[in-house]
Amino acid sequence: MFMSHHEQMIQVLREHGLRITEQRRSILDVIERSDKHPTAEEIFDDVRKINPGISLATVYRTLAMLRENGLIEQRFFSPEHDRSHFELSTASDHFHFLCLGCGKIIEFESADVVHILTDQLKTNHSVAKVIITCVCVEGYCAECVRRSK
Amino acid sequence: MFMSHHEQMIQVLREHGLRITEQRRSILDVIERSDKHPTAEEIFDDVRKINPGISLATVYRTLAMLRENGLIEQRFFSPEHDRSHFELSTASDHFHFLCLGCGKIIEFESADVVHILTDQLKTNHSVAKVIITCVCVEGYCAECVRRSK
DNA sequence: ATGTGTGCAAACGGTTTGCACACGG
DNA sequence: CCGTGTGCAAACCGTTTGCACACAT
Repeated sequence: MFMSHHEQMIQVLREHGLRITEQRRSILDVIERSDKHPTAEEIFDDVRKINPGISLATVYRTLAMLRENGLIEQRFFSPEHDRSHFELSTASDHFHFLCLGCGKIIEFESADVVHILTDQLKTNHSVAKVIITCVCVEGYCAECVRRSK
Repeated sequence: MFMSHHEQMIQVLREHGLRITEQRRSILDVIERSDKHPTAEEIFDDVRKINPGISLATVYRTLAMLRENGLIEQRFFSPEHDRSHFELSTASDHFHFLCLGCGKIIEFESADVVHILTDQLKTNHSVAKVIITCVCVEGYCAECVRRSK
């Protein structure tokens, strides 16, 4: 029988003995539906449209819980890394490019980069285990450069 | 005539019309001498040993100023990116590996990674200008893995 | 019925800022 | 002497937490 991705995630929580609340469902829902990589505050604002009584504390607590259960990941995009963005966990590693002109985020895969970094660290720098946590690339997309002329 | 790196940096500030104060000299000095990548708080503590009257606000203001003048760079290492680390600007791009076991930071260069990321974005994702701001790699160094057995 | 999850408000921690004084040029 | 830089304390802002109540199980 078919189970939507949303229900699959809910199932993970259930299996970990966690309770399925209206708040948790709606937070997950907002992250799933988002086409950006929203911050906690943005998630809060969106969830409030559906569930006006929710508190920001619950959003933060739920985000931490979802992260501990591997359902979402935390990212840093802004030049100053001053706030966290969230997105659903995906099977494949991918990186993010932030356009400083329009704020657009372009996701891209690069298995090569992972291999090169890992190999280099293991062979030249006596590193045993490698976890790549963050590759932040910024710049300007073609559109923004064209527009600025 | 020879000019030390410290004096070269001071010279840059002078050329930008900035004043050379005892505080600025000692903050630069601490960053130059540091073998780590200190946080603002760590720089503050070190500078206070020489210049006990200095305030944390001055450290932050000076760090911002040094950054604007290209003399130092801001980095993020901790898994949560919750505080900034600082280091002198260097000619060559380099990345950082953080050992989650002992906290050691290993610096390494990787021109390949820069090229691959840049090429991929330009050819496949219509990106015009690429600035790589952060490659954070974490894991465990050989020593820590050996020790834990 | 039990205890996990929530809302509220206060706390936290790194960083920034307004203001009056200090000092480099 | 003029105006930039500093110290102090308070503000800021994203995030966390203590507490009493609510609700999923």
